[in-house]
Amino acid sequence: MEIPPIDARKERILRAIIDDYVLTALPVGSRTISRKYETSLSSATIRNEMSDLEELGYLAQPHVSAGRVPSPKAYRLYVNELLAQGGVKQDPEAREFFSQRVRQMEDVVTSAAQAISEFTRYTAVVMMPKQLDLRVSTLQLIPMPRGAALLVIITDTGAIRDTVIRVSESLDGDGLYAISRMLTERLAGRTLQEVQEMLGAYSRQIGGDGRVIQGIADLASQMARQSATDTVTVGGSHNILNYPEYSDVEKARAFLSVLEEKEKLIALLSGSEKAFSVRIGPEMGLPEMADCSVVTASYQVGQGHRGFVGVIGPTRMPYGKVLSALSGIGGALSDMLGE
Amino acid sequence: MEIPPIDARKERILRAIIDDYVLTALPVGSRTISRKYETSLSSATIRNEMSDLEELGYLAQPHVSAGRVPSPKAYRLYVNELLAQGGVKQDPEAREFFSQRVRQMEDVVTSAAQAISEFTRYTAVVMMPKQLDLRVSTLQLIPMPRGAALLVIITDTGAIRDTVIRVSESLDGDGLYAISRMLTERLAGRTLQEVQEMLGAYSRQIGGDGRVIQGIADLASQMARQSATDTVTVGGSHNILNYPEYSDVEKARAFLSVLEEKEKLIALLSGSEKAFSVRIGPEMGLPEMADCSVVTASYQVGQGHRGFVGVIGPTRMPYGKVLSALSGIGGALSDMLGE
DNA sequence: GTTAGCACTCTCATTGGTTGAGTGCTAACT
DNA sequence: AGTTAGCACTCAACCAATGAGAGTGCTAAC
Repeated sequence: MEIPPIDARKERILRAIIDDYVLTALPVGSRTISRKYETSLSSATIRNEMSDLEELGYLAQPHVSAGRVPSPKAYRLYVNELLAQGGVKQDPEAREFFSQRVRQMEDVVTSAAQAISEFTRYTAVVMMPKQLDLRVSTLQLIPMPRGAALLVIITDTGAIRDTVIRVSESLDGDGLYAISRMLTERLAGRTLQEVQEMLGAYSRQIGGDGRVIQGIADLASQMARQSATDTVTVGGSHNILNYPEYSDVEKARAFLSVLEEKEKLIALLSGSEKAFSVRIGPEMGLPEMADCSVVTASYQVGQGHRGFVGVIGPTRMPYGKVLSALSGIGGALSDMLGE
Repeated sequence: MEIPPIDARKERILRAIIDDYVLTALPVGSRTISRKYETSLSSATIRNEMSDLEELGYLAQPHVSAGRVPSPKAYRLYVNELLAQGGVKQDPEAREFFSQRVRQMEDVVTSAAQAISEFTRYTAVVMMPKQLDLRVSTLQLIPMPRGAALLVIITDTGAIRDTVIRVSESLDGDGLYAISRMLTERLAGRTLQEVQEMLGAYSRQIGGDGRVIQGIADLASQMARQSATDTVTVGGSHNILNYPEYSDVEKARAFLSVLEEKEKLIALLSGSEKAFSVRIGPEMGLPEMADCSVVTASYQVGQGHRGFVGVIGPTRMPYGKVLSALSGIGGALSDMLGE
């Protein structure tokens, strides 16, 4: 009647159970293991081992005459091994898949979220860390009908923002172009903060039209604000419907509404210091996420700043595959955005 | 035993049934009408009228002891009256709601889709018509690390595209800036097609680095291709889960997968010549959309070109409200994008 | 033309019985 | 001691039967 220790065979059986459960989402019975995985052992033996594994907290039974289901503790063991032995290797297929569909630098993040979700068939989350001290690269005014103009600011990191402002009706395309040139010449290389500060001084020289200055100041401050906070993008949120654990619409809705709360998402993603992180159900603390897992990989953007790509899905997840897919796409992102 | 004609009272009752059904999604019984809507009539009388309405094809019974459910024909009648009497008025609240959340001209369409879906709580679809003969307004090269540069093209309509290209390592920021200025000077005002044609001639003058020219040509051709096709954006697709008719996950998934087929969506949206259009379930021909309705309003972009904003939801829909919301947002869009 | 009354129908929820999967335990086997 | 066959036991899932409730259609009276 001693507490039975966990040995190699138990571990093999546990892994088999996890593998099967990940595949089918159905409780796994002793017969199944005996037939598909450990063919040299009888179901009775497996039953004994399973009983031990349950006592150790690695397995659970939905009810007495059902098979076993891996517990969070089991996944944790499995994942730890995965992370320990040899680490995570990049999935070149995932990387390629992603690289091929980035058409636009301006929305790499969106593309990444979409690529991850398409590739893994899970819900993807991509976090872009805040960037202070963005520097202006170009400033452009484009004529629009009826005394309006499109103001575009591009930073040295390739971030692009635009807005419509009102300008004097007497300004034609050439006039706007001249102003654009002058502004770009003077403001290029400055940080957004500096731009805001400097604008006051210029307002007289440009020709009395304070609205242009005001518009630039507004857009610059909007950009500064936006870039000073971590942002997060979700892709393929409805992939969750592919999984039987969310065949209940209420559950699916609850899941989706968590995705709307960006702050929570950022907290979930950015918790870890490591390159890879797997948080399994209850480990997250949030009761509404108790039967989800979050897998993340970090990527490098600029010196020291790290962003995260991740996947949210049911606890039952092929962690190995997901990790290497994320690693591949994270690697590609680092190359595109990193210093 | 004559075919009973449809009179004013029948119509009132029909409307009451529709109203109640839109609210509750439950078959409406004669008692309900007698108590909540036509308090001066007994349920028996209502029953007689309902029987007539059923014979006329305006009502249907899920089964013999259930209440009645409006048929597509009933909605059609209702909607036709709605459209005839006084037309659709813009909902200023919807308009305001939308206007306040357009921050970026570059993605008005996305903002519109999001605003519509948030405001109406249905799935929103926004179609942007193709635009031929886009003219280049600015062309900009921004230095990036390791012999790369970000190429940005902005058109006179405010469309912005960017891509990363490789450039000679010897080109620094100033060099790129000079090239940008030269290119903009020569190419501004040209159509994308012209730009592609002209590029060959310049390649020698710029300094032998064919990759820049090639990059611009590629991006221009990509833009031309993109802008020459109608594009469609979906917003709030998971709003569909709010409605009991999609409490079955399979149905919800089928619905969502229709939204992925952009060509079908475009066909659905752009069918009508009128300012407003309501297509009810079977009227669309697509069997997978048999119990959906599509409501659209058109908006003006440039001279003659029309785009569409729309909502897709269950046939049971408050058409009046949806129409005026779309009208409001469509109006705002026309003002922003129209000539 | 309207209404009360009543028989009728059909869904939905509940109950009880049956089936099948899967376990735990014991006793025999290696 | 570890492994296995065998068997009793448990419980979810399925099915049929039953009863309640909602709503109708029809008839006869107002």
